Amino acid sequence: MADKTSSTLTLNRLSVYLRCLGHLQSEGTKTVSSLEMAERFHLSSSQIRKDLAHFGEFGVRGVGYEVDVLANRLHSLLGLDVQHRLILVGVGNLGSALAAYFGFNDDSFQVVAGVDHDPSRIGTRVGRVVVRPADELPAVVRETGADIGVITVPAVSAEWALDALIEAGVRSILNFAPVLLNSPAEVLLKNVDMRIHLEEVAYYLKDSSPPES
Amino acid sequence: MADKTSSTLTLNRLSVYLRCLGHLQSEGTKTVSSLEMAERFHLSSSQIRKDLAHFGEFGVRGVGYEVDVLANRLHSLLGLDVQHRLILVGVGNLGSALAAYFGFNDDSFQVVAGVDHDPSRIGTRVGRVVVRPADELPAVVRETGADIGVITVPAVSAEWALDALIEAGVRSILNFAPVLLNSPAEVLLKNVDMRIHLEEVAYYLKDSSPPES
DNA sequence: CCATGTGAACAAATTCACAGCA
DNA sequence: TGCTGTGAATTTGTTCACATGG
Repeated sequence: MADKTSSTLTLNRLSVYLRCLGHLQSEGTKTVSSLEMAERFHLSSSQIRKDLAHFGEFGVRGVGYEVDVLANRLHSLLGLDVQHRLILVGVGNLGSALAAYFGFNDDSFQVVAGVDHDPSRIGTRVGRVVVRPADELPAVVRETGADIGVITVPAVSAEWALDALIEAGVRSILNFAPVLLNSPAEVLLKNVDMRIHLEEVAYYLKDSSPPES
Repeated sequence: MADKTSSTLTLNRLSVYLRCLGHLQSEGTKTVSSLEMAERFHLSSSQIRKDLAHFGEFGVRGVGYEVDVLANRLHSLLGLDVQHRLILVGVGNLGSALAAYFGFNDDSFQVVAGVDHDPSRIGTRVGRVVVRPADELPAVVRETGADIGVITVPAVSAEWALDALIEAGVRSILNFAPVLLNSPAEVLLKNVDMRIHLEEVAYYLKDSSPPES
């Protein structure tokens, strides 16, 4: 395995590359050069080469990269060979949307549980799992072996959700609730605030100064 | 106005600061130093100062920043004084969730329209607007004066949604569908792929190497 | 040949450290 | 005194340009 460390920026670009390769695969393209890929998807060819070379020599000089091989390599580099088990805390619109969103063709992420405070949602289905009461969260985590928690409750319940997940032993958490949460160092918490993207767009609308992508 | 240009990174942090200030306001805090803010919300004090100083001198030496004044200033800096009018293309779970998500207390962003291809959704409500058929998009944009388009359709319809919005004259677009879209230079398009955050977490789970936040 | 992989040049972002002012 | 605002130092990220090798 011997992985080099790498910045979040590079990592996120690997995800992008993986998606681009998916497109190419579905088109039947067998081989691609960094330049072709850059033009096709509006990326930087030298950056593609740097990013990839950082993890090993995947390409063939004078030819380019073999699409299938590279896709497989990135897949495992990103840790997608291991199946991850998600528990959704909050199964309202956002939770349901993300369940669908995350259930993409390859099976790296599986929603194995959903809990909610709202009694009217208990017993309904999200994806292929039955929603259970929020106060059973610890038991649900134990039973399902969930290893990633996804917080999709309203802002007011987010802190509760975080505490409950940590208490239940979940060490990787994605927070989609519109509050900035904080976790102890041993828990990996990523806050995703989608309002920030809107505000970014609003800023550039002020005096239509065009940024790079 | 005389705004300095600034990177997306800085801009996004301003959004974060604004949110932190909101917390402080609701706690009744009147004044805050960069150091207090950094400790309270796990940020970098020198970065706070740099970011803020970049847009003018908001602080008082020896004292810190006046919470209300700074919040107002950031609000207008981000272009949130102007009301923005959103049209949601796709009002499934994700669209409905974002409608709620974006309808935060301050009224900078208002959902003024929603359209969908699915006949069963026509006539239902999202937020306070009635959903209309997707093929009426151009008319809806004209009638409502929507200036920001939010794409929340399934991946297969995303390209259609983008084309329709551009054709209708919308020049700022946020794409939440899980496909990488591309726009002509005169249209501001931001792709938001939430799967990337999951993949980021998955990577760090591989050999539990803890990143900074 | 031609496209990768890479060191060196460049650019951007962050942190440091302190002068300057309430 | 204490905290801001800021140049200078440092770190991080990107682009360039070419030697290398299939």
